[in-house]
Amino acid sequence: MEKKRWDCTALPKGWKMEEVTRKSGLSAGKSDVYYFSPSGKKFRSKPQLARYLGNQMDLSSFDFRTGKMLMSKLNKNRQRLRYDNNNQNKGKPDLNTSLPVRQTASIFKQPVTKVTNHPNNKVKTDPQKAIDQPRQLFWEKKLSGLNAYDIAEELVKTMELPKGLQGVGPGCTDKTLLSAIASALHTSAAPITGQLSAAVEKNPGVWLNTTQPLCKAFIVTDEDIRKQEELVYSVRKRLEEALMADMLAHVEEAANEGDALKDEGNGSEDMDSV
DNA sequence: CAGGTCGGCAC
DNA sequence: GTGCCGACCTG
Repeated sequence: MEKKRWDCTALPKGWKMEEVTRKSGLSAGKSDVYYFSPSGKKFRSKPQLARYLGNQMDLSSFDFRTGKMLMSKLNKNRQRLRYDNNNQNKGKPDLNTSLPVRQTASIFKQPVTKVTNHPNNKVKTDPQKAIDQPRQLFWEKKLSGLNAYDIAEELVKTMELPKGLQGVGPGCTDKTLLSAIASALHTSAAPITGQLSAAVEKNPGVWLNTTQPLCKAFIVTDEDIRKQEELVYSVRKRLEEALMADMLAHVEEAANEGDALKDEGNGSEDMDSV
């Protein structure tokens, strides 16, 4: 019988997978899953796979058996957020939008309020802290491998960036570039110009402007704007339809218990930028 | 000897 | 139960 091998979309292009069912012995009926690298090397376990491409890819949410990235695994591995532990958000999707990077650095001095009986004690604020959040150089690289998934845990197709946008720095892929720009738009009110200094390309470690994403300076053309408007329009249309369908569904089950949030709207807020 | 297959330990 | 890998089997 001919063996079926199919593409594993969760892995880089060219990776294939295969499921073999055991035909005899005590474990007959059990199945083994194998992966094949683009070069044809066979992998028979997740650790083995991780050893091979662990450095270039995060497999913590990768389900070896199905070959897909599983949402349910994401939360288990990542440190649980406080509100999540409190059981207050039970059953609801994780809507936390904070970046998956360290938000504090305890070696830096932080404002402290001393509580005493004296009413004239003031809360000391440190305006410097808000603007000067310490960050690692190239911290955006931590965003690589993060993806959006729809309700069926299928990978949502990533957004396309205009051709004129180019990354800066070691190993900056299109995906990290997208994440970096999206983060920059969310975390700062300042205009995004990209890295204006040409020296950045020669030695990014020295010349990187840390207030800007890992992105070369760019020009936004009328064509870009028009395309983006079209995109926003079509996404809003889809959102409208989804919300309408959702509403109708709710009318039918009106008598039923509380409903989980649908995720249709997620990500759409990024559309009106760039 | 290489690669496919199943047993069985460890978690 | 089941993921993982040793080791057996077969060509």
